[in-house]
Amino acid sequence: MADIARIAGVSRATVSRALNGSKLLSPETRERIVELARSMNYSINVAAQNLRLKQNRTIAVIVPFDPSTRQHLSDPFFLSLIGSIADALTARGLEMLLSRADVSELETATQCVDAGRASGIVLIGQWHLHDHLNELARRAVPFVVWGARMADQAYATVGGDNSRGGELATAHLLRSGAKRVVFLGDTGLPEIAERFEGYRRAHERAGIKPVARLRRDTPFVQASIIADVEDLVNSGARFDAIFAASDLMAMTAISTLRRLGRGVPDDILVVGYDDIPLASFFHPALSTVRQPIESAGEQLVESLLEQLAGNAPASRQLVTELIVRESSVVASRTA
Amino acid sequence: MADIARIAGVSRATVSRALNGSKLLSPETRERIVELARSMNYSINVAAQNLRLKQNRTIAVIVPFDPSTRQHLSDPFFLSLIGSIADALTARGLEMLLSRADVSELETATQCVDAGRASGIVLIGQWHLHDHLNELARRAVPFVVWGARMADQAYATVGGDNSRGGELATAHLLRSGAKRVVFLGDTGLPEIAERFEGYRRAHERAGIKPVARLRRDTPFVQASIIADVEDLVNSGARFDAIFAASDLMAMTAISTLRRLGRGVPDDILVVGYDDIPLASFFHPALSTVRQPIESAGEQLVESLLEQLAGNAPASRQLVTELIVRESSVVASRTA
DNA sequence: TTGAAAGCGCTAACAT
DNA sequence: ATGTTAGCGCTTTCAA
Repeated sequence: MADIARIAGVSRATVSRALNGSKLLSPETRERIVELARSMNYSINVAAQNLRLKQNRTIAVIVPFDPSTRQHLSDPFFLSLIGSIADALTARGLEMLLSRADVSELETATQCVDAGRASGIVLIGQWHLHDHLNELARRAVPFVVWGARMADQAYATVGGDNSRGGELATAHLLRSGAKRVVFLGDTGLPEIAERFEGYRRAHERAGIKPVARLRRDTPFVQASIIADVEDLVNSGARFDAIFAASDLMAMTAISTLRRLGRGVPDDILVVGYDDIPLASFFHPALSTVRQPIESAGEQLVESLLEQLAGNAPASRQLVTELIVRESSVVASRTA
Repeated sequence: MADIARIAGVSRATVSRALNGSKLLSPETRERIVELARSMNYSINVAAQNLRLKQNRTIAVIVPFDPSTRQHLSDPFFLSLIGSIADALTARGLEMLLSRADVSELETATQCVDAGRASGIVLIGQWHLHDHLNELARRAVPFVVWGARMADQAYATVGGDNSRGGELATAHLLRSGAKRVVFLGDTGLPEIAERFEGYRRAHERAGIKPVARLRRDTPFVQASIIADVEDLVNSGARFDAIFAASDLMAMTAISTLRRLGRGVPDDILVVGYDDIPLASFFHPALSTVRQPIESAGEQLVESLLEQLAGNAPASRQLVTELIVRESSVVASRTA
């Protein structure tokens, strides 16, 4: 900038004003300086500008990972969610700082904000962090989390109505004639726990007692899903349907069942969760509980911006609907 | 930091030294200051630090989008690639700035670097930008692109051997008895063009003349894929195999074929490209050309870091292998 | 071992 | 309409 000022024969202040479109300059000077800057391929140093302005147009998006599984970022739903947030942020001219963090050292995450790297945080998934998160909220760090709404939460969440989703899926299965529905998913996670609560409620309303051993606390790891389904089949457990906590789980389960000689939906009905883009192209087309991925990004960002504008953290719940396709329909259309 | 200095009864310089682990302090003073800083929940302001140090630990990852289709970030392969890059960056203690940019205004992308936001760029996909990219390279902006190696490129690319991949897939199809292989993919993109070149070469080597009208310049848009496959079937075009430029395309095609009464692999053989995680769980399990997604992120980052260290841009090619599963094998194991 | 002072690139009072 | 000056939060000579 100093260079530009020198070459243009003006002060740095004038250059700054020109570049920021101030009204206090003669249009021709401004024009001339802007032109010069462009020709020199100059752009304002954002770090310095932010330092001076104490502002910041970047949002940190943090994907926690469990140090024990240490699995890579791979679930298509979370990946799509990131894409959706990126779109929402880009649309608003905000930048996105993406990082992964060990859940056990969530404190590090906060640093983004404390260190002035970002002005707010979007946390993908609340995992087992509920208490930590409440504490974080007390420290007035602006953040939203994708997850389940909890009774005593001091922070904002955006997510579907998991308990309703679980109930819709299970009720549909029960209505289709299933009597023994497997639940696949780690109920240690709040979202999944709520889906299980829906599962339980659907049984209650249908007057059917759920079979305890058909509840599997399967983590989001391919190998575990396969192992659990194999165990279910090989142990001779009787079941006629599966409600899986994610589409990826459902697809893995279907594929495993098929390998073991069980057909879906002919022998076993299956419903997944999320409605990832591939769900409708799967065979059989996957019945699932839809989480509106595009609006998810929008809502997360909106909720965060509200907080940044000084409002109290407000949670948002997204519409949750059952999408019935082939995997849960008995007289399957496809041969 | 001034606060800490005051409370600790030392100068800001001392605090700075303590926090950076300088050897010039007595261990106990350092200890005391570090402790105090922690208790105050203080972290160094990175913007200021970077400004002063003229350094920068962040890398911009840019996903170009075509303003005409304006489609959201959704292809599982690209999404996984982003995940992979995020992992590689995190492992090296680097930060990732993710953004989308209109291909027509790639200049804006450069700003990340010019403005000191990031010290290098990873570009996901080279699209139609080859010439722009060469020019960019001449301006000595450190960047790598995920894509095809071109004859006259002045910049670094990381990618598979697309031409070999195309040949492997096509040769496999031809060897399996296919005579009329559809090519699905937009050859306007360098990567796809190379895959098509492999398709051509495989035919040549097999002494089979490819059927011109079976080449479809299908863009990466769900609706177009479906439309093209429908057209293929309805127009009465004869074909017995499809080589699709991505797994998503292949899956969409298979699903569409099935809807129209054509079975895969019984009536039509299909091979995809990428080997996304879901490919093996698809039904029929998808034969495909594997792009090693985990090492992709690693290599992109390594290549960029090399440039940042002052070396000339060097491209890297990843191993490309054919994975034969069920969708291209005639006597399918599954009923 | 510590402090004083200068300066990274920018903006905004304040002065002219 | 433009320039002068101070200062954002940090690091680092240089001096003590």
